Amino acid sequence: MRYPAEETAEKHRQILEQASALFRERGFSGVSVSEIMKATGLTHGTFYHHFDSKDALIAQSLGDASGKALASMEDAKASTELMQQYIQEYLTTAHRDNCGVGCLMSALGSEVAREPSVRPTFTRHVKAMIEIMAEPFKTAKKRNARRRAIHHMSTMVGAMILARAVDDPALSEEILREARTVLAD
Amino acid sequence: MRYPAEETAEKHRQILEQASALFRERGFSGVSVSEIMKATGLTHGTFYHHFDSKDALIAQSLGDASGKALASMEDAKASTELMQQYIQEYLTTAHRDNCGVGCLMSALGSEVAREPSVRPTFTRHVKAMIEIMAEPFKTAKKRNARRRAIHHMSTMVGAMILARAVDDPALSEEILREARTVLAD
DNA sequence: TGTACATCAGTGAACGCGCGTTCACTGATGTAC
DNA sequence: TGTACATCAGTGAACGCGCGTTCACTGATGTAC
Repeated sequence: MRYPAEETAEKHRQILEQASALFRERGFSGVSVSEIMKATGLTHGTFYHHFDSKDALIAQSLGDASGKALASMEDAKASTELMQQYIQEYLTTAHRDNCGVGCLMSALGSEVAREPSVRPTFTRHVKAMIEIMAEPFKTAKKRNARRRAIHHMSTMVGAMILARAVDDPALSEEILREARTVLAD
Repeated sequence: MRYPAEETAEKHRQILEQASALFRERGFSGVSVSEIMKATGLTHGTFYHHFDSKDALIAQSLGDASGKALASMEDAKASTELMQQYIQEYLTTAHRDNCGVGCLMSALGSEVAREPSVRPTFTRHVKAMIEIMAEPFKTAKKRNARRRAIHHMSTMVGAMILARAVDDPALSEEILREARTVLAD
């Protein structure tokens, strides 16, 4: 049966939200359309009334999550202290253990290279993140702001991926701790 | 029909080799048993005469590739110059575009976190790589050799994953170039 | 404001497809005597 | 050294399963008059 337009839009938003969390947790190919719809509280059949295909959902959910992530960094952009706080919180076990609500680049980076349809959106996200992370260096008039931003981002993403992949809690925490120390200016 | 033991062992080696390249190129779940066997020049049916399951192949091929990678770094372990050369060559478009024969951590890192069966083997690889990369710092009597090794590795892995994910050649090359500059001591 | 009809989100069965895995069969290799 | 038999790598058809996607159907919502 038909539903109020407002409810439909809300369901649409919920699908995007569940999808972006599940994709970050288990990867694009590790989550089925049925699972996403179940998490939203619907059956799989209605999925195609909201999105053209799973690929279209992947692209849209990545765009959605990127927008939210960038918006949440507006404050850090203008403050060396807040940026440093963001970096230190990024490299924690809390972030490591909750990739569903965490950084897109560390959660999906290596899968994106193999999914042509999301590469443009992901590229825009990386570009925006570099610009945001470079901003505090620019306002502090440090040289090579972009280089510093790229260095910080690479180290954060690499350390998080290794910390998540590794089986040994002591090693995992060591990786995060040493990365925090290195990036603490 | 039955085949000479030597031929069988050779086929076994070839399966491992093809698998470790294909897994690095397209991920564990992105490659089917049939594809691996076809790449080896055999049909899929005979796969189970060589390995118990796809999971067993994944574990063994990762162990095999890890052993080869570590062995190839014996020289760099003892020389600051060779280690620096390894790092500079790691961060090139040649490595970026040939992940099948490249670094295991940047190719499979994020998928390993979701594949419990390979985490122990991967963890051993990461530990060994940290020790190898720390060695030149130790012999040069620099402080915090392990920290420096973890920092270098994280930056290399993160930069490579971002450089591969990104759609824009100029940005991809910028990421590699800046990471090279930062890690050139 | 009321009536008549088109719209469309939701449901769950069904589709085709590729996957990992199993199977019966073949015939040269390896082994026991 | 020769014979008889067990072993087992290879083949390709077949299995069950879960996936993305389609479908006919339902009935309240939205719209035209």
